[in-house]
Amino acid sequence: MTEKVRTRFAPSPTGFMHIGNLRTGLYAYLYAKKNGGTFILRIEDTDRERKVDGAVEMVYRTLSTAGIVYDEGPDKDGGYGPYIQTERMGLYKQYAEELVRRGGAYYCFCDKERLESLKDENGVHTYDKHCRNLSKEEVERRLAAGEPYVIRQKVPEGVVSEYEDMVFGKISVDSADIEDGVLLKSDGLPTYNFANVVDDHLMGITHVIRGTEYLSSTPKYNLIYDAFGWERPKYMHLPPIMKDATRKLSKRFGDANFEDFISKGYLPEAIVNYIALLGWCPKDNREKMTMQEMIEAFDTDGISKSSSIFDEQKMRWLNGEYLKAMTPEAFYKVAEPFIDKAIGDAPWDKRELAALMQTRVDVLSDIGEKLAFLNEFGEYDLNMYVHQKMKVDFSVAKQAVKVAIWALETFDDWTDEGIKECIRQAAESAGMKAGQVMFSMRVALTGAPVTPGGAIEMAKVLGKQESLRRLKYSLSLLEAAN
RNA sequence: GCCCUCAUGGUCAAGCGGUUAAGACGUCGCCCUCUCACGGCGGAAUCUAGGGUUCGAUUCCCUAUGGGGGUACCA
Repeated sequence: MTEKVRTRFAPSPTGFMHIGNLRTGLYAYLYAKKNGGTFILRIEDTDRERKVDGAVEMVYRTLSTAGIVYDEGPDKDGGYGPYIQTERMGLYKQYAEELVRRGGAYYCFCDKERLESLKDENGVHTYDKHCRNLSKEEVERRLAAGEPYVIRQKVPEGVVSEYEDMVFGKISVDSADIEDGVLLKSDGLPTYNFANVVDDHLMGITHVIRGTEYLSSTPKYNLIYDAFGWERPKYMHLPPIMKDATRKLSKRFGDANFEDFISKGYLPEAIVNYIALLGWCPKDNREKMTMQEMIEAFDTDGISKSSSIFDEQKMRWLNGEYLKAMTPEAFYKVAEPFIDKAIGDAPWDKRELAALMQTRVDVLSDIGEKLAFLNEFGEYDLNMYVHQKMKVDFSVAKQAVKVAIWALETFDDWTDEGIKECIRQAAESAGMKAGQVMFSMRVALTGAPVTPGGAIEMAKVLGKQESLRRLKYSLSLLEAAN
């Protein structure tokens, strides 16, 4: 009965896509899918000044790795194309002219200077409707004379334009507060205000989902739909994502862009999951959700009206949850490039390292520093051997390292259990606590106060030979200290 | 200036006239423990202000304050 939902995402290809833009696309996608509708990608590339090479490809890549798949777009014709705005340039003029005929717009011949003179003391200028009531004859005469012109919206007077926003509720604006804005520029091209309305109508968009920057200009757009006799779409405006309390995420500052997070080692699913939660809360308050689960749970009710601040810390946490939930094989696969980067050509067992890393990193790029002990072993501060609770001091440490060396040289079961057992036995026969030996051994093996694992695990990754080498070196340091 | 809009802990947020005001991140403490991490347990921390309406306001209305957006031949 109800018409099929069609939503669109209309990014302008001006560089990387930041989290805020992506979230708008995500919501449009979720809403369409939730309602069994169609999600459309339209590229709004009319701003030649800001256009960036390769940015269109970036949009494709971002959406694809984010798992947001469009049903119609530049490379997926659904019969409503073209889907790239610059390719639609020819069709706006006729619509503008039709609007003039329908009484919803008019020709304006005012030049820049005149417009400039209309500015008030705040530098804000409102058009004085100078050409609004030009006679038909005069318009035709000046058109025929080739005078430059624009086509302006003829905003009805004395009306209140209102609509029901899906998240903000009733929005109403007095027509006195709406300017007779330019629809078609003197170069014959449309302004965004006009192109957007024509495109959405021609593409059969039923639900316009976009940022709040359009919340208060939507009544103006609705007046255009009305003048054409077109059906108005439903609107869902989304509050912005902020960098802090007063600043929006900004593209030029390189804030929070998707691509960066991916290369830092965030999982696309985690990023998407996190941003879905920025401004939306499912009924059951779940946090970790797959795309499918989000589609099912998505509802307009849960969308918040206030802006939210992007919190990378929480995204890190969520990413960590995803990482921990992976199978060891899956984790190894995503971690491998980062491990490679950390260890270079060194012969360490990457699977063992991955196993150590899985519960210890929230973001893959943390792997580098966690693995630093492998390549950076040299002189270190001996004070790290002193441990109150373990009752370890220099002499105990020295003794412990000797025991460890003896144990590793004597026993030969090179498995976690085997190493542990031999240390335990060696400690016992030396009259020491196993913990004291292991603590000291761990330090002696790594020269680091904090390591991604205990003595056993460290010995295991380093291998018997390297372990002994390091233990002996550490012993020499300890002996030299006294 | 004018117009639209928002306001719960540090952050994300639940709440939709009566609640000890959920939960999560972060933070702090404890437990586990050879450091770290994981895991477990616990703590601290929030309704912007002032007026109404009401028996009763975080919740409804108004105003103020603060934030965001718009006010372009940008999008």
